[in-house]
Amino acid sequence: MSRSDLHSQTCTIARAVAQVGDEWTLLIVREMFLRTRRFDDFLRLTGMSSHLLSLRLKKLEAQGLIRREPYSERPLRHEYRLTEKGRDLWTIIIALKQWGDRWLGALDTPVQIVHKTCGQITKPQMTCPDCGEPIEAYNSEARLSQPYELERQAASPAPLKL
Amino acid sequence: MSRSDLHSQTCTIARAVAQVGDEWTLLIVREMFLRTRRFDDFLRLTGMSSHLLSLRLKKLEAQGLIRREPYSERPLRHEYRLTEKGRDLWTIIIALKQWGDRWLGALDTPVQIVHKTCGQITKPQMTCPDCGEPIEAYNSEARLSQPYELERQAASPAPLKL
DNA sequence: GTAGTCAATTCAAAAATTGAAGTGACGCAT
DNA sequence: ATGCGTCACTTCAATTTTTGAATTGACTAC
Repeated sequence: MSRSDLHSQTCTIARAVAQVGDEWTLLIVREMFLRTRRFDDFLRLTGMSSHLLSLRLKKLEAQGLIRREPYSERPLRHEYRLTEKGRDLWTIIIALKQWGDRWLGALDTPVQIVHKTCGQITKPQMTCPDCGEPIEAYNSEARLSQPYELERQAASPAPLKL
Repeated sequence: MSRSDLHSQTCTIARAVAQVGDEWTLLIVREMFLRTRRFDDFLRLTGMSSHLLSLRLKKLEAQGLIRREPYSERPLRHEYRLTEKGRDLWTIIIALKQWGDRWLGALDTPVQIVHKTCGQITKPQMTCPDCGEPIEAYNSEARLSQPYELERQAASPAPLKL
């Protein structure tokens, strides 16, 4: 199975991974949240090659995660902005940041998050909307839907028997 | 710049991406949270090639995200489990899941999360620990540290000037 | 008219991934 | 004790992706 087949999996995690689960795509999205919008700036600030950047921007646009908008006629030039679908990736980027800060971090984190609602510099955390308490690996458990469970059991046991 | 140079970036998001920001690594971690621990099961359930699985498991172990433990002497066999550092990736996987459910989902989500603290099937969300309110792209803002801001401004303006 | 900017595209070389086949240590049934 | 099966890999050639350098094209500024 190749990476591109992930798009057709039942699991929505796999499908999400197929859309944004690669190094440079994630870096591009990070830059979007840091207000980068132009080709050259993505190039400078991510360090990726222009060929790949071009490919990834096209892919992200095709997926509806970013939008290409002209910011100048004569010379016609475009900038890239997140769509709503793209902006919703925020949680993923922040989850990566929190993990990176905790496990790979230096003393001061290079990027801080300000909650405009309360004005505080904050470390967002996952909570359960039902009870308001934090939720993490230790106090949660995954439950598979019946169809997905069956699909997993049926997954080909290596060299398929005839 | 190659993907492996991401490890040396200042940004903790980039560093996190360098560790877990690729398709198959993310899928392996998903499986870990679904209680998969054996080589063959990862193979079956992710659809990746055994060569790459072997490579990725070694990398994850070297990074301290997983631990290899014998579950049988004679024949000596091992299983893979998340370390604390690895278990802390939970938020990232859940962020991917929520996004996938929302934007790529079918009618019923294949994986549900139960909050053991309150017993509810829940959709975890990011909140601000200071005020308890939800936090997302729309009500937050990123602030860069001085050193990181300077580093970014200095980032080579394409063909470097002499 | 020469240089510079921005947003790419082209192309060959290098690196990563796939997919099929093989290996080795063992357990089990005949 | 021979052959079959399981599990956890490894090997290797073919394919696909990515890199990195160079080039293009539409302009603007000097």
